[in-house]
Amino acid sequence: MQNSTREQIITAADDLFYRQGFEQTSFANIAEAVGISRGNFYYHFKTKDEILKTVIQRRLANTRDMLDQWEAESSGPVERIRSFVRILIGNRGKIMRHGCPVGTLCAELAKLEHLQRDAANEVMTLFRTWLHRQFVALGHEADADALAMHLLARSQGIALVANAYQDSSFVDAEVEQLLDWLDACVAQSTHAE
Amino acid sequence: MQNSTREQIITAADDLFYRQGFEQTSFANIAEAVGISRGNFYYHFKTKDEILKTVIQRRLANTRDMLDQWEAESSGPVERIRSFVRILIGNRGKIMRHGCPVGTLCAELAKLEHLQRDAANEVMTLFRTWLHRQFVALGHEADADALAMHLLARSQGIALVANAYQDSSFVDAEVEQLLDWLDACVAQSTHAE
DNA sequence: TAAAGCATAGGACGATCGTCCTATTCGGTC
DNA sequence: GACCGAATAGGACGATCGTCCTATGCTTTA
Repeated sequence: MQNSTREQIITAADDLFYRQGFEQTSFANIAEAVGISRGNFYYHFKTKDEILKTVIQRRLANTRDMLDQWEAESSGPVERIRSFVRILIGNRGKIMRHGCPVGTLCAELAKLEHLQRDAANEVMTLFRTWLHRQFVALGHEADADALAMHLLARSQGIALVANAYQDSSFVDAEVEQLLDWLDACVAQSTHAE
Repeated sequence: MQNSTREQIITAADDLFYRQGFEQTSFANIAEAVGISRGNFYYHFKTKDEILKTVIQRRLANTRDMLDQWEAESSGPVERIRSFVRILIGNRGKIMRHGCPVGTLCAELAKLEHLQRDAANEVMTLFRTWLHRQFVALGHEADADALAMHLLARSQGIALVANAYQDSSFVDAEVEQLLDWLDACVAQSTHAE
């Protein structure tokens, strides 16, 4: 059931919500993208809230998988945090075109005061708590959450400005600074021991 | 003609675009906020593009005034840049509720691929070039634009995350870090002489 | 083959959108 | 007091929105 209609709808909605925004994407858009009628769409999802909730759940699951994979692949917390920073490089093109999928959805749902706002924030919280854990493993028990929030904010700012100016060299320069900042964090933690 | 209907419309639209977003704000919303009929509204602004363009022009003018005032009031570039950073403190409440007015509009119009996207970006560019000038005055001729962009991105990131989590202590902590970063910039430039 | 249920198509519905048109009112001028 | 342009009100318009209903296939099961 990988290519079931329901899965196709979720995939198309996920993509359109990212590229056009949630409010700007209509049932007709999604149905057209999948190649089905609006009536059939309604058979699978009764309300727009429901499809949004499902898309967010998928993003949560995908994010958890990605973070788990980094946890399994990378040898230590420093390399794991570097994996996070390097999303900005790997998704450079998409980010310049449409911004960060996490940040833009949170910002839009906040402005709409939408019911699913907290659910969208949870995707960001997934990164927040994961980063928190990595900084704790790095020896920053006391300020682990502050460091995680700092890194989140830096990434979001880079994505937003890169999206506005469509500037890829800016992303590269900022990522390098972030990696330097991370090295300084490591040095500070080993120094404190 | 300070309180003319046209001025009232622009003020109401500016506020509603900020709080609800551009796309989510209808002519009816603005007309109701001003207390006039939709027909009268159309007498002053023929299209939604036109009202958006006017609102952005007002924001550009207001931003220029603010930057000019900082230029006149503050004694040197460091204190001027500090004024920029402190917007995050002064507008803490509004930013937590609705995000940064500059960044959220740029992000929304980018996602809509709206005609006025470049105009919205210009507000951000106003800060960018102003900050650029301050960093040049600080002795950072070579990397003035990179520093300006860095500061822009940091501010935008702080605003976005603060908006998502409605966390004011996070804003305070990050602003303090920004001011430290600025001091380090000053030290580096005086050291290089 | 008949029955049953899932999946799909197509359109109707009320509401709201941006836009536009037409009266009507108001304020100042000969 | 007649006149005229600016300002305002109210509603009509086509389109699109989310939602919902119904009829028609398609597939499986007895």
